[in-house]
Amino acid sequence: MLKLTKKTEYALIALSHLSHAEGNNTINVREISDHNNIPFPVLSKVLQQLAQKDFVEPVKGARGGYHIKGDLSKQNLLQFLERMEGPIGLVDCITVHGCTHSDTCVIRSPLQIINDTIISVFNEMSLADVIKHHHFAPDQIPEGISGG
Amino acid sequence: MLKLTKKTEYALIALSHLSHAEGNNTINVREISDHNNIPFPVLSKVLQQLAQKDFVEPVKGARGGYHIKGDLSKQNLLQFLERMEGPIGLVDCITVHGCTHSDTCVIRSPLQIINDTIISVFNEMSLADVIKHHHFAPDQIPEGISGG
DNA sequence: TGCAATAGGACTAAATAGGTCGTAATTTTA
DNA sequence: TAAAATTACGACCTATTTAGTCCTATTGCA
Repeated sequence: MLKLTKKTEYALIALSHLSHAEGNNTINVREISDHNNIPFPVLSKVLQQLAQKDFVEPVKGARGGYHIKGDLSKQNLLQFLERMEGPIGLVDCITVHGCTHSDTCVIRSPLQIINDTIISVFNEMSLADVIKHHHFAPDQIPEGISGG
Repeated sequence: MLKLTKKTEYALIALSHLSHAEGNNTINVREISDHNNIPFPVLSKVLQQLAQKDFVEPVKGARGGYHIKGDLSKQNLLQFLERMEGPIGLVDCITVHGCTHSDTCVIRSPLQIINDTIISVFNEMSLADVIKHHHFAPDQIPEGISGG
């Protein structure tokens, strides 16, 4: 249904929150969950996953928490989405291969093109672009944006 | 999770099948479901919905079925998807309005831009482009396609 | 030792997607 | 007119995914 999962949404919010910490200070899950109205245990798992995938670094024990790992402007949105949600495919046959409908399935090739286009959109955007509340200047707006 | 529903997939396959009928002849659901290995009752409902939304015209009774209504090259994919699946929004706050997280939610604006870009991709493609098994010539391939 | 924090498994609940069944209505054909 | 073929449509069931809860380690600081 062309929607990100809450997990991914929470992950972006958390990364954003962490990226605004003074000098990349450690911030704990409770603060992020309180500030953004996200259930603590859920956000907790999301951050564990972000840590497993090397987007953030955990600091255990009292006064622990998380901070951003690496340079978000060098990580692209596509890799992030694929690591959080798995491969992106509008229909199964794009990611799974093998059409269950017919040998001469007519929709696959065009959907593949649409899918590739979407992927390229994600590929051209860094994580930093997404989480840093970036406002595009008029001449920076990517082409073809309708505004709706 | 950035995937079309089966319903939409079936709808595209059905439109494709119908569009290949000689002289826009009527084709019944059974033929389409047999030919594409789609459960008959499911496809049946999909076509009823396509008829309600004016993409196809039903012909009742024996020897009845459906045929394409109007010119698919004049209908765009965006309208089709929105009519089949509802408004397209990567996260709820794009379609619903009103962020439940915080007043200063930092991810909405960039996600809005990504969303608009995706929408423009769908907007620039006609239904005919999708269902007619179109192969892009090398110089027609939309920019930025990675091929994965 | 006690508290504050992450780590992570097991479980439940809710939403969505996908599919089945039964029956009515309509139209052609014999 | 009866039978067969077909769409129309609602009620229901099931599987999967998504979202969230709970409990119990484990780690490290004070």
